[in-house]
Amino acid sequence: MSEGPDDAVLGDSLVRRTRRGYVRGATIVDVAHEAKVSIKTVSRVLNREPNVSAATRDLVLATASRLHYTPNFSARSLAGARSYLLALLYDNPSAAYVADLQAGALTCCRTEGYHLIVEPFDSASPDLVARVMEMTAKLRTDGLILTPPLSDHPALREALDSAQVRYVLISPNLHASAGPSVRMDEEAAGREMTKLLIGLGHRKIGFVKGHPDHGGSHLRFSGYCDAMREAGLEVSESLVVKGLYSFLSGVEAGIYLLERADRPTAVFAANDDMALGVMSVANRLGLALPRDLSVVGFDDTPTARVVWPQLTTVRQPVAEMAAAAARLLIADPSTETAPALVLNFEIVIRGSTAPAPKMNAS
Amino acid sequence: MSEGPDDAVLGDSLVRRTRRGYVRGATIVDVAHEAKVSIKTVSRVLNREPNVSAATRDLVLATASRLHYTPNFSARSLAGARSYLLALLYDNPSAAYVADLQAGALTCCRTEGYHLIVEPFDSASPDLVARVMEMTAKLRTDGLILTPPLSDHPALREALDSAQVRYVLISPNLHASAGPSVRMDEEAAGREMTKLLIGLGHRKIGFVKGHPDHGGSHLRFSGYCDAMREAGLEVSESLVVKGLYSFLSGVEAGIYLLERADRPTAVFAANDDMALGVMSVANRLGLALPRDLSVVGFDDTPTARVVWPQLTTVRQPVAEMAAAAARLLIADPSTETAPALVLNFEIVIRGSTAPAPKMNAS
DNA sequence: CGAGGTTGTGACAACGCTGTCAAGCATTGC
DNA sequence: GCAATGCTTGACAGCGTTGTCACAACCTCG
Repeated sequence: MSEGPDDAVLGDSLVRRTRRGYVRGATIVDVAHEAKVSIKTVSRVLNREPNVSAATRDLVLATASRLHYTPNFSARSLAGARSYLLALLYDNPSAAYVADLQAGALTCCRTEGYHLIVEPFDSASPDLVARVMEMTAKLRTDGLILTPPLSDHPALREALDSAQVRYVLISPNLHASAGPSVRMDEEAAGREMTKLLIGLGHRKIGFVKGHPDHGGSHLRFSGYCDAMREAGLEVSESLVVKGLYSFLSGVEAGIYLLERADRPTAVFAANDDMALGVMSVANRLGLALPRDLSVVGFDDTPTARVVWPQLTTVRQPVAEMAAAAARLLIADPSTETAPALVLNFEIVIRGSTAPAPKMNAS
Repeated sequence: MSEGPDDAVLGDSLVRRTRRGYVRGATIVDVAHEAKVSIKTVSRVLNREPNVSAATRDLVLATASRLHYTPNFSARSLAGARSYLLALLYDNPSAAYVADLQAGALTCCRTEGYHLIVEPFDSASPDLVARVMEMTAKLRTDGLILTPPLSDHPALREALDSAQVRYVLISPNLHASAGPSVRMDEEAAGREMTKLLIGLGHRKIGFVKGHPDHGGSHLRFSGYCDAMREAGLEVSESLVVKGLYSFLSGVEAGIYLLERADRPTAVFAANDDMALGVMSVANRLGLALPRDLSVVGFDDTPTARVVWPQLTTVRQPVAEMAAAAARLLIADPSTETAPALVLNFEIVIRGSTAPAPKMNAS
């Protein structure tokens, strides 16, 4: 009845008999057979290779869509050079940050027919490099997206380079190191935010530093220092306090900065979580925000919109950064350039900032 | 010099010549050759198949680890029945929720040698089913983890069933529908939380309902009603207000509930975001929390710890649920049972709850 | 009008692994 | 002692695709 010994069309969909039982879904062989061309020609059409006549292409395309053909991913990556797989490596500094990166990378993967594997790694683990290399050997991913703090791991980069594994670094700290990366100008953002506060009349502006090992910490602080100096304001010891990017460290910083008479009229925290810590201390001390104290953060985490008053902060184009990284990895590797993209930040002004209170000379 | 025509050992690592140039990494052929056994035996050892002598197993294992052999993922899934790939499908109701699920699924994948693909889908899209089916055909995943609201999509489940694609539902709404699922007893949680408030002396307890289409909404409310009824308290119209699980809808609900003289002394919001909305209204109205008003939420989002006072809420074992789902998918499919697991919730008492204020009879 | 491209197409051999089947060998039962 | 059984192993044929190469048909140009 049917042509091949093992083929039969049931209703709308092709069902083939294999040694492992019935399997739904057409293969490239079915399409080639139906369209009366070779498998290779079907492959050419699907991969947009040149040198296929328009008529053949249309025929193949029509046949493929009629059979609901979907190329098998494993076969493709086994036979070919590409795996259509990108991996996002992270070490969970912040779930929201990773989620944003992931979403951004996915938008790009979607349009390009790629898929995204997510892989958490412990950046402190001694066998980090071995584990990552094992993963790439196993999965043959077309590229890795390294997020902070993984983007600042020299040994890892070295291993990747020597194994010729493609990767893009998100917001690496080390300027000197070349290599493909996507970042934001954190220093400029720190400067602009500080200028905003100065513009509101603030003179005593506290700063809560971020985790010394994490991305952007130094740059954000350095931007703050620049702006202060430029405005002729002193960056005194009593205004700058260390933090660890955590809410709790923000609370401690807040206590240090605010529990005294000559407290600053504004506090710039190097991330939102710490800014919220400062705000909670202010609340406890009975300070009215933003009248008695302005607080600003950095990152625009979801939480920034969910407190009262809502937090003025810097929005990093996180998703865009990941999308750009994915695009770089998917793009033709023949372009030998290893670009270092710099995307624009955005200052989001909300309710936590107000003009400085009038000199209540203490 | 070397044995095979195309093999050579360079330093510590095997380098093979293929038609596409030099490729790092040993294959199963190399291991078999080195150990002087057949490929199939190596395969057997690596897949823990029975009927391999201890001596042979040890030899193969030693050889494999000496050569740093890592089985190729694509070849495995192409040749065999398993793909070592799980997919997490979501429609982003909340980034933190998805991140938790992802982390939980990953802990399980790690130990089992599986990898996780993340795939966002628009649950409202008319071709959702087609897209998901295409994805499974392409990737041949060993199983899907469906998260709300995707876990309540009858057409999708039907298509998956008929294509014999394995899946586990996370927190499905519909009780009636059988099928493998992992959930939490949301009704009991709603009841317990309400009882907690009643135990603190509250009598007028407001409730902010969740999005009518999303998971748990009805169950949480129903638990609240149960507890109220049980305590002989009336669930009056003026105490219950609709919400959409968003911060903004919480603000609106807060305005409705609190801007009047006979306001409740406690508010139970069906999720944390709305609880925070209510809190922000309370702040604006000059109510002191928790003295004048107790507020409780549901979900224990990161934000719950980051506001002042910190929010009393219900912790869902989100990560554990995803880990359990992954375990079900990875487990031997021969077990025909389609279990519906129910995990325990936890009530997290923080600063936003206090005994009811003394009758300020208005 | 013939040499030398260019374009369109197909045959065939990988890719690295697992499933099937059969064979070799040791062990057991009668 | 010999068939029946179980354990261990290997040969071989795929899995569904892409890369290489070959070849025919069609141009282009002197």
